[in-house]
Amino acid sequence: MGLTKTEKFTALQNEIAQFAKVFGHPARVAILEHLFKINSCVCGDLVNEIGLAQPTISQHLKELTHLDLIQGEITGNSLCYCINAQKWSKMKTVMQQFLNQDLTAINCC
Amino acid sequence: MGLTKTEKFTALQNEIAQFAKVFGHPARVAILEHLFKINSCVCGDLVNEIGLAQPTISQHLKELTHLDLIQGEITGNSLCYCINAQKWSKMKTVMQQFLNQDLTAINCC
DNA sequence: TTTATTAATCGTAATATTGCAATGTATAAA
DNA sequence: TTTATACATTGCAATATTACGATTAATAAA
Repeated sequence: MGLTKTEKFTALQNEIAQFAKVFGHPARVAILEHLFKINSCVCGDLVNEIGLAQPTISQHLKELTHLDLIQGEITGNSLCYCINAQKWSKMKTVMQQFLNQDLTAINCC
Repeated sequence: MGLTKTEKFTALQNEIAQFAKVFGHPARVAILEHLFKINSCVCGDLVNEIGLAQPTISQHLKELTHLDLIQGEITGNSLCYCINAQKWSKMKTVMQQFLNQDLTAINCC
């Protein structure tokens, strides 16, 4: 089938999975890390930085934009992407709640 | 191609992506949450809990086991899975470092 | 033994993802 | 204008993922 049965899960579970999924490719991790490093916003040197073809980077950027984790703005004839700090914070809250589940009660077989 | 070019990225970037990827499906999120909730370890009622077919759950469990985030132990004729607390902690460190990148310097276009 | 029960594995269909060449679009520079 | 530059979009091939029926293996119960 290849089709995730999202209706079987809670909105939060689907949200966590959606965020995680977008981080589930090293190119997108690398793009985000680069955008954090270049603390002002930065655009298309990502292609040189990452070393994948331009359409490939463009596609990864699209997925990040789609979740609103980054935003792009046209400056001249180039396009400037940057982290959406507010959305990143919200995402972080969701993900950390998942990661911080109580380990102390774990009592393995 | 459908094949991730891992060689273009650092070991850490690939590691982050690998962990994120396994969280990138709501069934695996649900499985982990259930294992946390049932603080002692629990086995095949995951199939009833989640509502996907047994082979599907088994496959998701395999992926989690593969990353060592959970472990299974045979008890009688059933199989008891539980969170691997040590590995979870290590994973959490890696993921939180990624999530906690400095937002204060972000100065969008 | 024989029969249930539990869960892994196999095989396969449907769909998604990754990557890129080719092309299109829009602005900048000449 | 014409040409260059920057990036999105399209189309496609290769591969991965998701899901499950059927089967298998192994233990438990009868």
